[in-house]
Amino acid sequence: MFGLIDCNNFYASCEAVFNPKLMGQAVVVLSNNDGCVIARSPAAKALGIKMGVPAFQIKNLIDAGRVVALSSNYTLYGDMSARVMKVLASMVDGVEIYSIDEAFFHIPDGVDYTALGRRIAVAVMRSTGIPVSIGIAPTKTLAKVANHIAKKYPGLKRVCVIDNDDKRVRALKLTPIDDVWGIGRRYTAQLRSMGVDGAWAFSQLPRTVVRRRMTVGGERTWSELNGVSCIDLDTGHVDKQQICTSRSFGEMLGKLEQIQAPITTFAARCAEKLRSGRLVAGTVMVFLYSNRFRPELPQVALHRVVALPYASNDTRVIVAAALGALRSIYRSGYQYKKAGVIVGDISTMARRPVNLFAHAPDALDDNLMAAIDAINKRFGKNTVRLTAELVDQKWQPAHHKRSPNYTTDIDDIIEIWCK
DNA sequence: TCTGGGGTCCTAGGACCC
DNA sequence: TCTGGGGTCCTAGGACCC
Repeated sequence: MFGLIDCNNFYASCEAVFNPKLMGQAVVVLSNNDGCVIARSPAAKALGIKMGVPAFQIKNLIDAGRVVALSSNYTLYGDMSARVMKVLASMVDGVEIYSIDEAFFHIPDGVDYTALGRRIAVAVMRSTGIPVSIGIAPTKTLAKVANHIAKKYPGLKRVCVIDNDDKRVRALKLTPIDDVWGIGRRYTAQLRSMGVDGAWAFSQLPRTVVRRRMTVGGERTWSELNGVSCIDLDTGHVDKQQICTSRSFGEMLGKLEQIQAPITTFAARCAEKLRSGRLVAGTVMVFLYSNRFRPELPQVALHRVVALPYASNDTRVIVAAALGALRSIYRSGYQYKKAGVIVGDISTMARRPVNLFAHAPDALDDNLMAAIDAINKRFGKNTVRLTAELVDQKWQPAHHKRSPNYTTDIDDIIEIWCK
């Protein structure tokens, strides 16, 4: 059997743990640049605030004090996630961390599934303060279904188990088609137009129809809903194929010199991410977009991939390639709002491909990068960085209401005063 | 005025190989 | 009139996930 643990309203719950005044309040957490809503407390959901709505559309509620809006604090959420996963791993085997707030795990057949689920939920709450829901079923897709139901029906006390066909059918009949894992916006629209509104109706379609319209992925989802497990637990970490760093700018930028600063920073971050995984990349891609939400302005989407002469994770090499690509695609006369750097063709440092015709990287270069990483680890990130990152900071996204890093920065630790 | 970031997988079509 | 078969690699586009 598969278990799926999912943290309830994860980012909003993290904030409430350290700021108990938020408990029971309508709280939303905003995306980078304080752009749109990416997490909502139960009270915020009750106000009808939808996932993904732009912050300016709920400005009235925020200004009236009916909703607390916070900037996202990924340092805090990442650390809280690690704590939740640690508790889980101490209680079950075969944990597959699926996202920052979700993990699949293995449950041996025959145990008391509901009791185990409850124990996990209680332990996580006690150790971290984060409320979780747990779904248990014979396939991953059904565990997802069970998890949704556990969240939706408070009577279940956060645990839903599908362990026979009767429960499976009942669960599918309670599940709208767009709540099914693997069926997104496009397929939902397609299926609805065929008169398929729920998971149950979908599971009753002929396999060949599903295969033809939704290819192998859809067919897998269909089989899993019918109780046939096709997606195994993936406990080994998958090797990354590309690494991306991108942001929307705090304001629109028109000049090449203004855009060089963020591209330098994005490229440097990609290089750091590569080094932290002991990886090297063979290609560097830069993309640059105008503001798609301002259709009255001229629109453009530019990108270019460059191949490096040899696979690298050297900040200077990645940055130089990215800036070269930027210069070659940049066009004046546009207002740009978003850009990013993606490194690809990734391999491990141990198996770094060699190029007979290019000057090979020097061990001294690796040492220099290692020294920079060590300094930044010890004295805080950005202690050492390229000056090119600093020339123009106008691109920096806004995050006006970021909470402190309660669990990772000694200066931010909570103080409690007793009278 | 104001609209996120970071990923994966699959397919079709074209270029090229023998 | 008649115009092969089998394969790889790459890219763009479309779908999905959190």
